[in-house]
Amino acid sequence: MNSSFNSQNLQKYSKHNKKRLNQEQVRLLEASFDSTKKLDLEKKLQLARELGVPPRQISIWYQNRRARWKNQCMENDYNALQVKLENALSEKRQLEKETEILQGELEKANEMLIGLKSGAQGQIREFRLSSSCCEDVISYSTKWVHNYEVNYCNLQIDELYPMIGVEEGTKKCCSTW
Amino acid sequence: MNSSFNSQNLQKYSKHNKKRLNQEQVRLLEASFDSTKKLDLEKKLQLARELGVPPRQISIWYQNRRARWKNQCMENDYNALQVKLENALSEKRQLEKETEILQGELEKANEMLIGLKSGAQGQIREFRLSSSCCEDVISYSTKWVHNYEVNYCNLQIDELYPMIGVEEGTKKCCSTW
DNA sequence: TTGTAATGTAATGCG
DNA sequence: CGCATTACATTACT
Repeated sequence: MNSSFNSQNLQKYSKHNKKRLNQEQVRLLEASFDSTKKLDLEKKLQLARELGVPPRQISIWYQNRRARWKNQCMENDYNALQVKLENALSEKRQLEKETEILQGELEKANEMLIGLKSGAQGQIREFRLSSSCCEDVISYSTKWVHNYEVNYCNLQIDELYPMIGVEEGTKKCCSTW
Repeated sequence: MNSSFNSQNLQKYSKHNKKRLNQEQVRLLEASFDSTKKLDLEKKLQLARELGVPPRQISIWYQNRRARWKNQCMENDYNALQVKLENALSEKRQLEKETEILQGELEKANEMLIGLKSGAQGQIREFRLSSSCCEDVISYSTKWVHNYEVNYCNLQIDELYPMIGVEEGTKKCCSTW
């Protein structure tokens, strides 16, 4: 883009007035600023000599540059905060899903216990609850139900058949029972 | 409202300062800015007359004031974001606690079910799940005992009846049990 | 072309 | 010096 090096950097940005630093001067100042944000007297005089501008202007440039730098940091902080919030919200949603599932499972467990208590003891073959999001429960139930990988949320009724002793070949609710 | 020319404001800051608006001037400009962020020609000339400064300076002051305004908004956004993050993290912690409790309760329930299955089927009399954070589970269970309305995640509760040997008779479909 | 929002830069003054 | 402010200048938009 800027292939041509116009030696008129000086008047490039100055119609009538203005002591604007040209590109080369800015480049050197930026390089200096990268190494140290602080400007000691020695450096100031050296830069003034090299760039051909009064030391006073070097100081001013550094001060303004520091202010700009501070704003940039602020901006970065803001973005970092935004990412953090994003992550926190995402994790929160995940946890909400998790608790919902756990409550459902707990509810089901309670239902079963109450069902058992209210009179129908003795006929239980095998049934098991499994969790899709809580490892210890999963491993627990895996131990119990050998190779059945049951995801509660997607728990289809036919996946439960083997757990309660129904032989295969029977499908769908009410069809062949 | 422009009561008079207080010569006191002038020397409050700097003795020979041509730039820098005095307090009264700033006060009026701020008041004007409060009402409208935009400066139409009429207002500009009016303010210039009232404050005794060239219209050009009024324009510039407004431009810079708008820039400052924007930064202030940024600052507010940043703070709001910080509060949001704070809340999200707090809620996340709460949910973590909750899931931990629920996992514990679920495990307890599973142990009870295993215990029942593995032999001591006739002995259940009293069991309680110590629920400290989800009373609705208990109430749901109770609800299940009296009416058979509860379902969860595709699994109809009456589909569970045969699993635990409940023979209440007719429920929804499957009236041939 | 004029105006101005937006952005950047130079400079000033005060604490 | 740090900080806020003043004063332009440039660019893009409309």
